[in-house]
Amino acid sequence: MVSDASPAPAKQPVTLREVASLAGVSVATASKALNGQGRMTAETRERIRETAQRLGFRPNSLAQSLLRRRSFTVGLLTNDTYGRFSLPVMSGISDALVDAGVSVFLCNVEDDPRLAQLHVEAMLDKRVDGIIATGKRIDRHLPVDLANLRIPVIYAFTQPDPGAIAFVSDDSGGARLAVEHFCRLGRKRIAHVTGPASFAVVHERAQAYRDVLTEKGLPVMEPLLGSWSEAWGHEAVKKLFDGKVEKPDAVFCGNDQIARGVIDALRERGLDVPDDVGVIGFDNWQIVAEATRPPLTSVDMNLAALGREAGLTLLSLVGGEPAEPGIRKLPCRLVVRQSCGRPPDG
Amino acid sequence: MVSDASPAPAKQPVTLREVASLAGVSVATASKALNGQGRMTAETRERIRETAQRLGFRPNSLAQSLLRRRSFTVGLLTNDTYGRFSLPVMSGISDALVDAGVSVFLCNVEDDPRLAQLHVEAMLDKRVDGIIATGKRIDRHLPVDLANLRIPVIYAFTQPDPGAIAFVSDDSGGARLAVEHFCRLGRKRIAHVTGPASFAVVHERAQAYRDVLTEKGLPVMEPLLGSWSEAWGHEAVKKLFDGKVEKPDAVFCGNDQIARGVIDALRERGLDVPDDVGVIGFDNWQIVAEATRPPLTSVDMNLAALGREAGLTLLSLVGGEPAEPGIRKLPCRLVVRQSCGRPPDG
DNA sequence: CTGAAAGCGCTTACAG
DNA sequence: CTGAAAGCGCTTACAG
Repeated sequence: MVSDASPAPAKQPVTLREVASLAGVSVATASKALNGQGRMTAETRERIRETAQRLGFRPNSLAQSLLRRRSFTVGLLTNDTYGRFSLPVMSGISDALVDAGVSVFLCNVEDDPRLAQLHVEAMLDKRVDGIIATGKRIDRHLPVDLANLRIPVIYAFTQPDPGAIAFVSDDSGGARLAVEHFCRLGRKRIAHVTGPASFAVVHERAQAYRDVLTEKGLPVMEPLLGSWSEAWGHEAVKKLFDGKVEKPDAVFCGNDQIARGVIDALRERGLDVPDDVGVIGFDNWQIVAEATRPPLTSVDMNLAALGREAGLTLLSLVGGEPAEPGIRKLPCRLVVRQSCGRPPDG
Repeated sequence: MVSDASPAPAKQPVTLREVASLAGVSVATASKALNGQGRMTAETRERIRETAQRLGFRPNSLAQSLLRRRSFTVGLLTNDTYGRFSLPVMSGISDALVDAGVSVFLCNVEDDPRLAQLHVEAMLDKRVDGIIATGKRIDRHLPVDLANLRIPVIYAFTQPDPGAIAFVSDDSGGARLAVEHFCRLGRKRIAHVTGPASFAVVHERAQAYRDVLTEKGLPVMEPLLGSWSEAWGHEAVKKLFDGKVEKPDAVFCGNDQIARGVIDALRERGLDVPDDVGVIGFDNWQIVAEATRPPLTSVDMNLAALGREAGLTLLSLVGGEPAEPGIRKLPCRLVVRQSCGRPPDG
């Protein structure tokens, strides 16, 4: 068989003009028929609809956006594409937006101001309806200025510009959740092992830890600051237990990796978790929390819900509704597994 | 000070018409001046450029795209937003595209055919120049049909349609890398502990494992299939070592979590890694590999590079260049840490 | 009830 | 060397 010499024609999408022409009406009428606007006989409208359907007509969004001054598109700026924090946030944002028929441009800006600026300009050129900025920690700014942009901007899990709207986790509340849970379980000597002093949340959570213990009249042990790693968890156990008379019966950890290190180290020195020592982590990083022996109780920052809120708020802003500026702290929740122990009477 | 009663006017972006009018030329001339087209006095061109610059003029991409029939936008379809496999792939894709001034729509389709169809239609309506499909495993299709789309489609780390272009990891080659490395180190009894039979890569890697051992004249132990978890790693160590006379001196694991479980279990029964038993993982999940004691040698699938290739290929397709259909297997690499041991003479 | 006209913001032949 | 015109694909007053 001889192959066709002419190249396959680049199938152009069918236009409203073709629909109108085949239905024997003007493009104006066709447009109105398909959009449910204007008045015409039900019969005409139906005929146009059928024609459009038959041709597989889909309106060109570019043309519509040009006219409507609304692109049903938003930009999502992040410096944490690889990270496990921005992921659930982004996922929540997407969910909220997809339901409204809004598409999202993903822009990974790393920590490069030039790249960030480029992305913002590209998004503006493409007439996004709004921008959401998200990051890997709530005490750092993205490397770009998003103030005075002429389109709405929402910050989610990243440090906002002054006067902007931001959604962040309530770390203080999250820490309270953990420490109060230990108190309820009857633990008396609760230690805190956490990350480096350069993180604002380290201080926020440590303060909440102190506050709860003070309120309950329990001894406050100085929080141990280190890195966010398993290795630091191991090391911290040495500091807490080696040659001490008063040993902790509970450890509240700043993240799940530290908690995992603590639990492994406790097991290696023959201490039972949770019977001898209860452990609670932070982040509820499922794959780690569930692989820990025993499975790890952990504070969950509800990041997907946070992203969802951010998305919905952006949509309402784009829709012209007003919103109070300010930072909104969304509550954490405690996911109880087996590492913290059961109530004394449970 | 009395606040201004009139609301801040929604700052409309400045248009070419305003630039032209201020520069005292027609929009046609202004357009040509800014695009380096047409011929005019250097002076006129410069004056127009300055005016545009001064007003902060940026052309409306929607209008340009409508005319050019090219939106400099592509769609990225994934069913693995949360996952650690598609992340590096997506990151590599983004990098390749951003350099070319192309923006990407992120579409998370989970495993929902309706949602996927919706996303594809939205992308088509928005006139994306092409689509990249990516997933969490290379033996599963996304829940949507991307054949005959009138725009180019590339598959990256997911099962492609027949006749399409796809980039996947060379799992067989990756497994060879690991097993051959053990052989070079003088290991004689190499076991293989991997995931469930429902994954194609499990069989592909197991076959490579058998092939290498057969080539080297070493004993082949039947691969142990289980789940992709640490717990399975623990269990597998029992099966390999409990009451056996001929114990392995090396274990090649199907992923890093299994490897971590294996290493922890070996330590707990007093066996030294790597002196008594060498261990190699798969995936090179950095945060796990580095926290393992000792740090884990692992096969890296080079997913970011894979994504980059996919992005570049899509761009060339969009640019009208031809490309051979087919599945392209990209090589893995072995990242050597401490769990596999040193050469006997090393 | 339906269509011609104007227009969204830009670009590209085509005149002059 | 510069501008008027036509057009990308659509929508929305405005006529008739």
